[in-house]
Amino acid sequence: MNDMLKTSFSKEVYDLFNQPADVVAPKLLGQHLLRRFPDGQVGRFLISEVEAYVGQEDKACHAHRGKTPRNVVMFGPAGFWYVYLIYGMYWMLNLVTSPKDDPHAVLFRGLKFVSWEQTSVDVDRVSSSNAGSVSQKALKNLDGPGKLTRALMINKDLNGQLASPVSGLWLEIDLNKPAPSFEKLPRVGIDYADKWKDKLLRFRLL
DNA sequence: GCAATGATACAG
DNA sequence: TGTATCATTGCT
Repeated sequence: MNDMLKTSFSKEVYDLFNQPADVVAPKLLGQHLLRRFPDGQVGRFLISEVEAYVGQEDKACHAHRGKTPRNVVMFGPAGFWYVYLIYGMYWMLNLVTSPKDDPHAVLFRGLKFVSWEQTSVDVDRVSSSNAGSVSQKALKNLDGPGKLTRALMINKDLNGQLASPVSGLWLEIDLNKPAPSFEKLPRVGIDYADKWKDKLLRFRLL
């Protein structure tokens, strides 16, 4: 673990991220994703659905055909965001997992809004202005990988950034939280992936 | 069922 | 340099 990563994650969380994506993905369910919006407000979101992309042998994984300018961050160390544009319109958010040169990632497919973080600086403004410039309505519709990135204002600027508060998008992992019940399903939109399309690498809270 | 919309990967 | 494809969404 290099110095930057050391200061960004606890050993326990970094050890989690260093595992294969199919191990990490279900453990992210029920945990929290936090987003600092341009107006400074911080939203808290519960992770409700994810998919695992498990390295170069996985035909559905972007890293399947080797390193390219788009997927290079997946070949780096765990704990970074992999963000890319799909269908010319939608940004997909992934967390890179597993060690360097083993390109795994977890795709975020669904979130639920939990709350606004109340800081001493903005508590007056939040209580008086209905949570600033971020649309409350937009934050109710987070069921879909393209919808959640739109609502959280996630785009290519986050690609390759560290999943820590310095990037404005980070995870809050409580390893003592009891494991929630979830179902395993096939991944979506990868019909081209032969036998890999049927593998149960999508995980959704029940 | 299918159009939108543009970056990407790969063929030639 | 051309073009088929795409880890999606929303409208008909």
